[in-house]
Amino acid sequence: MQDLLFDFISKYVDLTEDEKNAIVSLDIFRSVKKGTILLKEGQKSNDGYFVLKGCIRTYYHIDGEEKSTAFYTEMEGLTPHCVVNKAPSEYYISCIEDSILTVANPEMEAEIFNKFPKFETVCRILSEELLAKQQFNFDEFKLSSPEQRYLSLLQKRPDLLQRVPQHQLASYLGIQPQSLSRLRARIIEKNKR
Amino acid sequence: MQDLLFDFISKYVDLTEDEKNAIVSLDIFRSVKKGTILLKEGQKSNDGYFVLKGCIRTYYHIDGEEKSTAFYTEMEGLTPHCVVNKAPSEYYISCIEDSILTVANPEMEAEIFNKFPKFETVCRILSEELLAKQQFNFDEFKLSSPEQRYLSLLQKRPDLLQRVPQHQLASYLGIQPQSLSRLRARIIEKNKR
DNA sequence: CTCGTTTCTTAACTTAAGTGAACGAATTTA
DNA sequence: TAAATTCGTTCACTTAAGTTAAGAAACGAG
Repeated sequence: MQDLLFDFISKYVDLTEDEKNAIVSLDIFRSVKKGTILLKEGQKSNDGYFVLKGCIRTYYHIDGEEKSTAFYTEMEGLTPHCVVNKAPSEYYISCIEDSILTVANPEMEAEIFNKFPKFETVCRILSEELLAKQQFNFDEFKLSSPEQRYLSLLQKRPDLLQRVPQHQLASYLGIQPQSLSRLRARIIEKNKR
Repeated sequence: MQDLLFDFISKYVDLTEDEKNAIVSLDIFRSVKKGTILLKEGQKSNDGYFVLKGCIRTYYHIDGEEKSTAFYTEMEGLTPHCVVNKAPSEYYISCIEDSILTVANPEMEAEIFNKFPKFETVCRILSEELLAKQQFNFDEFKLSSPEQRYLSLLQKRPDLLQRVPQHQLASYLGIQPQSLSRLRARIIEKNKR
């Protein structure tokens, strides 16, 4: 199970047995059941998550409705906003499927960075890469219509359409569930003609 | 001028004279005129930018139109997508005002990280912070209407409304210039009643 | 200062998303 | 397994954004 993590890291740096053991000894691996809420609105936390298996989502409670904004699947990580700004969380994080995660806080990271500086390099490169990709995704979102965003999701993350309930995907696409339903019907209609 | 950078870095770590000199000797400070294009679509580049003074923007050429998606002002930095994915750039970067920037590539960074590891720590923390904030901004964007996004921009970055032509702000808000104009008229009308 | 271009606004019309409600299907839970 | 809840679709209606076009205002180059 932890090999999933080591395989992923090995794309960036080679790990010695010592280093692997240091990570294992941090006891960061967690198995969580579908539906588990990892973080609640208003709560303070220092934990960041990395998904080894399964899927977690972030969502907001607005006017009594859940609005999902992001989904994290295999080999994707999330540092909640509240960890960075040291304020109560604006959103919830929950598990969509039974999942295996790593959970770590900045203190644990500091400890391991101290012992093995190359981990810090990996983390720096990873977050710089993610930041550039995230900016590019944001650009694409701004430049396209709901229909284009749906079609692009269909291309890029077809798995999400299977794993995630449609009404949660709607807010992820920036629209209402009814609009997503209508938009899908429109696309099917177009393809028939 | 370079004190702008050192003041900014000093929020994260203290710098010795040695370290400051090492940065200065990299010769990364650039003064650029308004209108200068720093990166073109299709071009490959390894340069990242950090704005000490002025404003730069990223934009796409779509159907012969410029679509602006991001603006970077004082103490904001940008690593273009093409630096990360080693592919030709999908977008342009240009200067909106006469600006003072730092321009650096990964090799230069590696050099300084090697000499002074604490720079790598600063960069890691900065990009992790930015990533979490960026994700939060993206969430807000998805959850709000064009009108709400405009009002929120008015609150959070009122300077942009002064510095940036309105038709460039439109695509930044994910809408057409005419819609932004209409939307503003609507808001003024509401406030009158 | 003037001419030409760019930028902003307005208007009329089209298209699509938001909203509220209803209904059947699917899923959960008691 | 039955009842209850959640989920997805559809419909009618409202509201706002996209589109096309035209004209006024601001700006910039020569």
